[in-house]
Order: sequence, then C-alpha cells, then structure tokens
Amino acid sequence: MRARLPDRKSRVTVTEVAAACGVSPATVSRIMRGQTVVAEPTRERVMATVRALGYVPNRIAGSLASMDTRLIGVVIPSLHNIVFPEVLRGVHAGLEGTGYQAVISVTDYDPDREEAAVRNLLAWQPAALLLAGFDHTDATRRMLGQSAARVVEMMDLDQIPFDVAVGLSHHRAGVETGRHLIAKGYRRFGYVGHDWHTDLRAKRRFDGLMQALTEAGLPLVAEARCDGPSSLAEGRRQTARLRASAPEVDVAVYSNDDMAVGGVFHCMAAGITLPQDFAIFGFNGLEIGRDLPQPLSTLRSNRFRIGRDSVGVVMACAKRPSEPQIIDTGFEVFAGETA
Amino acid sequence: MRARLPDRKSRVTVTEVAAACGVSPATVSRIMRGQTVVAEPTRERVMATVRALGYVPNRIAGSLASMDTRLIGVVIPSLHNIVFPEVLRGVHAGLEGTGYQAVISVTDYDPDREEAAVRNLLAWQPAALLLAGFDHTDATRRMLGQSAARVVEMMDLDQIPFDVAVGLSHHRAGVETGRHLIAKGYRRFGYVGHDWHTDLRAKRRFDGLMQALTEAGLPLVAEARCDGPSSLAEGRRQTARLRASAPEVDVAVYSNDDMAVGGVFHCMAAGITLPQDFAIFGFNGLEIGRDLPQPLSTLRSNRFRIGRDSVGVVMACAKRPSEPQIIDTGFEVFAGETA
DNA sequence: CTGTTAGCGCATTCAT
DNA sequence: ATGAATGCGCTAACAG
Repeated sequence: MRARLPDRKSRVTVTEVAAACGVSPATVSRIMRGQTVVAEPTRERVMATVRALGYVPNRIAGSLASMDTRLIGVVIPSLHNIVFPEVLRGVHAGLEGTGYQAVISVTDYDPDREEAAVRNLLAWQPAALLLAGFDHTDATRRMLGQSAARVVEMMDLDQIPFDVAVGLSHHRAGVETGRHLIAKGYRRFGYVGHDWHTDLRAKRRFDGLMQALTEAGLPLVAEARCDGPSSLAEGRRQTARLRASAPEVDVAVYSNDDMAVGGVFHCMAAGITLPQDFAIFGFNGLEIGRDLPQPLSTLRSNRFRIGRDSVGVVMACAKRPSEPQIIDTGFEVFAGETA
Repeated sequence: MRARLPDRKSRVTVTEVAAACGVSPATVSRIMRGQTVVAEPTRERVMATVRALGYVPNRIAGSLASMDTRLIGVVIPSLHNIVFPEVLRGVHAGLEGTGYQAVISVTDYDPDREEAAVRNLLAWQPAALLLAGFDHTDATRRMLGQSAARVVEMMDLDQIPFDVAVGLSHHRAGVETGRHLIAKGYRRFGYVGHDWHTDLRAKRRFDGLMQALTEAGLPLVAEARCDGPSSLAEGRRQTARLRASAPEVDVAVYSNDDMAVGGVFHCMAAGITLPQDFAIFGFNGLEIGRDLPQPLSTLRSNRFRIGRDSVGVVMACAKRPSEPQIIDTGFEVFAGETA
C-alpha cells in the first residue's frame, strides 16, 4: 500500500462532490459534461455543491478514461516576427468555444527540434498536430504515421501533404509576383533575400519568380542574400549591397516584408525615391508595410485564415481522409506605392 | 463490462512493450523515465523493443499516476503585435529541455475571457500558470487560490502579486521617461496614446510621466488618445491630431512603440524633421523602432527575459513562497535619434 | 536490480 | 434518472 499520497493539485474530486450531496460520482460526472439527461433538482443541488467546493474536473483523468484529450499540438518554426503569431491568432480563433486547448512548441526552423517537439506532443495524445510545411525528418513522419492524430501541414501547398495542407502555393506566389511586375513595365529585376536553407518557402517563391522572368525572356540582373534569418536590419544592409553592385536594377523582389521594409528604410535614409528610382515588392502583407508613409507593394498571404482553417478542418472530422486534402487560403496582390 | 474500446490514439502501451521483451511494465516505465538504475543489458533490450514498436509513453496516464503534469499554462492578452510573442519566445527558451510543455490561451484583454481560460487550463492540473498583469476577476483569484499551481503575474510590478511577479514597474518607467526628457531640455510635453481601459500598464506609465512633470513644475500641454488598441495607423492619426491642435508641443511621449512608429511615419509623410521640429519617445524597444532610418528613442522593456525568468522561477521551486516574490527585469533608456 | 500490487480521477457500460 | 462496477495506461511503494 502506498504510504503517503503526493499533494494533489486540485483538492476536490468527483467522489467528494458526490458524497457531499448524496449522489453517485457518475451523476456528478454526467452533470459536469452536460451530456445525458439528469433531473433538474438533482442538477441544481449538485451544481450548488460544485460551486461551494470550487470543484474543477480533472481533465487528465477524464482524458484517460474517455481516450479523448481535447488537446491540439501546434509546432511553429519561429516567434521572431509577427508571421507565426498571426497564424496562432487564427488557431485560437478557431479553437474559441470548442473546449480544445493549444499546446505550442517552437522549432527555430530546425527539423531535429521539430522531431523532438512532435515526440513530446504526441505523448499527450493530441486530437491533432498542426505543423509548418513539409520539411520533416523521417522519424517525425514515422511517428505521425503511428499516431491517430489529424496532421495539418500549414503555410504551404507545393507538396502532397501527409493528411491535410492548409496554405498557399509559394511557387505560384512567386510566379504571380513576377508577372505582376512585368505587366507594370519593370524589366531589370533584382532579388533581395535571406537564408534559403531554413526558409524553403522563400526559395520556392524565388523559383516561381525566376519562372516568370524566364517566360518573359528576362534575366535576373542581380541578387543580394544574407545567410541568417530575415530582419529589417538585413533588409537595409542587403539593399545597400544590391544598389551598390547593380544600380541599373529598377525593381527588387524581396523574400518577405521584413526584408522589404528594411529596403524601404534604406531608401528613405539614402534619399532614393520609390518607386521612380527603384521599386520594392515584398511578401506577406504585414501591418508595418501597410502603414508606411508609402504603403509597401506586396503579396498578402492570409496567415490568420491559415490558422483558423487548420483548426476548422480538424474540428470538422476526427479521422484522416483517405485522400490527402488541400485547402488553399490564397494570396492577393496589394498594389501599394513602392512598385 | 465495456462492449467495445474506443480507438486508442497510441496503439502500443507499456504492458505490450513489457510483454514483448519479457520484463515487467514497471521496468519499462523506469527506463523510459531514465530515473532509477536499471541493468544496462535490460535497458538495451527494452529500448530496442521500444524503437521497434514505436512506443510513445502516454503522458496523460503518466501524469494521472504521478500527479505531476509537466504542463505550464500561459494566458496572454493578445497576439496582435510582437510584444507577447516575444514573451512567449522567452517562455519557450526557459522551457527548452525541461520536458514541460506550454498550453496557451489568449484573452484579448478581457478579464472574463481570462477567467474562462484559467478555468480551462486549471483543469489540466498545470504545474504553473503564467498570466499578464494583476487585472483578474474575483472568480479567477478564487480558482488560483484553490489550485496548487505556481502563479506568475508577468509584465508588471506595481501591485502585490498573488505568488510571483516578473516584470518592471510601469510607473517608474513613466517617471524615468519624464525625467530623461526634461534633462534633455524638453519643456512642452504632449502625450499620444491608446485605450487605457484594456491596457492598464499604459495608464500607469502615463501617471508616472505626469508625476515627473509635476515634480518639475511642467504642465502636459496636449494629449491625443484613441479608444481602440495601439497600432501604427492610430499612431499616425493621433499624431496628426496632436500636431494640429497643439503645434507648440516639442516632445510627445507615446503609449508604446507601435504608436510611436506611427508618429514617426506621420512626420516622414508630413515633412516634419525629428527631433528638431518635434520629438518622439516610445516604450518597449521593438525591432521596428531600432531599424528605422532614424532609430526611435524609447525605453526598452525586456520581454524575452520576462518570459524566460517567469519559467525559471517556477522551475526553481514547485511550491508557492510564504511571501509574494518580485523579480524586476528592469528597463533601459534607448537614446535613439527621435528625441 | 526487478516484479508485484494498488491506485491516480474519471467516463463508461449495464442494471435498476 | 441514477448507481455500481470496471478499467484507461501508467507510476509509486514495497518486497524480494
């Protein structure tokens, strides 16, 4: 027999509530979940006791008994800019009122850390796992295969998903960017970007851009890329480099809005007039770009919608579909005034 | 007897692993937790089986048995700007390698939604709850009192915490802002702000500023405030209003960097030279301010550190201290070039 | 060092 | 409409 129980987190249990008002634990349990029909007087009596004792049902025990956790694992690459928080905002909007909770992990764009995160999260038997992109280790894929959780690969549509993908085609986004700018009359293209090893979607957009240029018989005149993650500071620095090395470039496509706004700041400081002297086009459609003195020309990805719809799809059905499913949240050109 | 078991999320259990390699479940459990000493040959044999079967321990069951969940509840007001994601970043940095997971809820600055979030999170028996500020409902306070979880009130130090507070004194931040600007020679102060009903810390900074002005015998010449949350767009709008109504103001203190950067954008667009014609001082020290063509003058709050240290304190000790504890993560003036 | 035993708190039968 | 019995998968105490 156990000598001493460890301190309980919640003092009150169903059994105690039941005892306190002369019903069985099963009745209390039923009332707490509002499921089956219970006589109104009983219900009221029990609820009074619940309030009096401050009873909070233990979901750990409940989940074990019912084999249903109401937990959603969310694995995101980064919290360094506003992009993934906006996805999270969508996730929370989708979760609102469902009784599900989000358990969050951050990978810093490292597949091995993603693997660790997935392992830890799966141990909580989540109803679903929301990941970013398709770049997982083999072990991660195996674990996902063994689990019964729904798996949403967010942000991206350019590969066949494991279960469901919710996002946009970054390749097509790149193509549309190129076509849009060519249609506006730009011919001497430059590219300003950040690390492709971690941010594969940025690379995919670049490839799309190149496809559009090739279709139009145009070269990429120059590019300036840094090794690290995107930032305003790198956007400024790489823009300076690009301008110094290739002053003939009339429009630069940026890997994202952080880099692009950095570019705008460089131009402000250097007295370069946008878009006459030089044009800038971003990606994402962040608030910061919209509220610039000259609004940033960019492509809006719908990050809130990605998060919300990802939750929506797993709430709609607890089982994986026989065919991988694809939900396109789209993108739109935001004209702005910098290109 | 139960007719039919519901589908299990994880097919493999300790019992099955144990059976598969001829040891007892307890031994498998011990090995999985790496706690007590187990003979090396046994360990290897079991681990081989674990890998072969793809066994993932069920933490729901584990938590119930050990009454220790390794879950940390985090309740944040908003994901609309980068401030709380930076706190979350700190939280995840602090959690790294501890085996604890963060369960997140968002309140949109609504105490009633905070109450609901706390109720839902406490049901998971978390080891700790991380909240923002002191503005809780009575019911929330009662629930926190009943639970054994550590409670960290983040961001703020201006009241006596329930258990631990990690953050900075917003009143002192306001005072220091005032003194700093007075020392720089400014005399005609304005204030640009957003809604105080939701963001009580902004109000506290304002009060501190007023105290500094009063000490110096200076009036607040003008103020422009909006009802909604802070944003770049409102920063621009309210700055325009302030300038129109009180052109004599030589420095404006802003409720935060989002508003202040909006102010900088207004000045850029309106051809106002900073800081000669008009000076701007923010609060937070966001990346966006630092990388502006003219870096924003502001007060750095240490949001990453707040998150990391909040986790640190609950990892250090599982029990509430007898006396409320206060951890000051401080703030520093960032000189910048706009004031 | 390892096995046995007895729950953790709750949800779910099935019987009444 | 309600109660009694059973076990979810695991960990902790104890015995050996």
